[in-house]
Amino acid sequence: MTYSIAQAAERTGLSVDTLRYYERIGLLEPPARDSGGRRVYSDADLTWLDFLTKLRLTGMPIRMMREYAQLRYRGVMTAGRRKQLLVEHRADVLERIAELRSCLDVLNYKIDNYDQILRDQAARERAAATPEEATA
Amino acid sequence: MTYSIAQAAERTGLSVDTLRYYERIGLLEPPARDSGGRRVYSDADLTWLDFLTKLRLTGMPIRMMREYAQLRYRGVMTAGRRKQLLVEHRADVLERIAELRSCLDVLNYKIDNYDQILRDQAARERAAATPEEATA
DNA sequence: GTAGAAGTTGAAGCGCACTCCAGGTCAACC
DNA sequence: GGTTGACCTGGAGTGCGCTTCAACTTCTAC
Repeated sequence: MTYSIAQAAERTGLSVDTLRYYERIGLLEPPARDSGGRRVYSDADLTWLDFLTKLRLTGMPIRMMREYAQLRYRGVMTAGRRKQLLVEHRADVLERIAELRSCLDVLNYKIDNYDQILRDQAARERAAATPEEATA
Repeated sequence: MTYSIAQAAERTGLSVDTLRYYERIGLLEPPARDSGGRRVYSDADLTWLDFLTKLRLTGMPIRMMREYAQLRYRGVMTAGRRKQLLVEHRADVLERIAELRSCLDVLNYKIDNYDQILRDQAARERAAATPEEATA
């Protein structure tokens, strides 16, 4: 299967502008062109773009993605370095998850606090509405 | 306890410039000033800054942090809305963690792949070093 | 054969969250 | 009382990751 840039954008969830941008900065090897000079993306291109998207989602900086891409072009002998990049990045992702979890604890604590405050407020309002009960 | 801007920066892990920036954009109520016009941060200021830092770490956009800050200035009657903001943001954080986990799976899969490739490479190198074994 | 949609290029622009700079004030120490 | 260093202000600059623009070409359908 082959895809126009619009189809590739649709399938990867990236914009056509981003596809051209990724090509320009060297994340993507220039795809084939049709007789009219238009880009023609292959399934392999899309697979690679999907993987890039995963890396982006995890916050890998573009310069690191570029290094990875360049190594890939240079073939199987760069597998060691590529693995190393991914292992390093995985450590970053794990750290990030741990960080988010710890912030989540704070968030939960705060939300519980607000629950308490709001319950107290509601109780005071009920008391104000039925003042005869207030001293009971 | 009170703190100079440098001490506040040190304790919160933010830069001096960022502290002034946060104040300028309304994340932080202008702290007290000493006789020479210098900022004097209180413990309450630092506590608030710590919380802001948590929110930033979880990727809350500054415009949302600002909304939260403005509500806080307006007092206890805004507790409901503030809780709502935190609850919404908590959902975002949970989603983000799930996303990272799913990317982590891809990362692990890729790394396993590289392990396999590298093992095969090593095996071929051993075979090349002792060719008489290659046919055994 | 002409309109309109989709594609091309190089370059400029944007939103975010800071970060840095120039030029000045103030307080503390020698 | 002179120097040093921390702090002040308003405003400009930065890096990242796109996004938009202008001007042009090409294909498709009527």
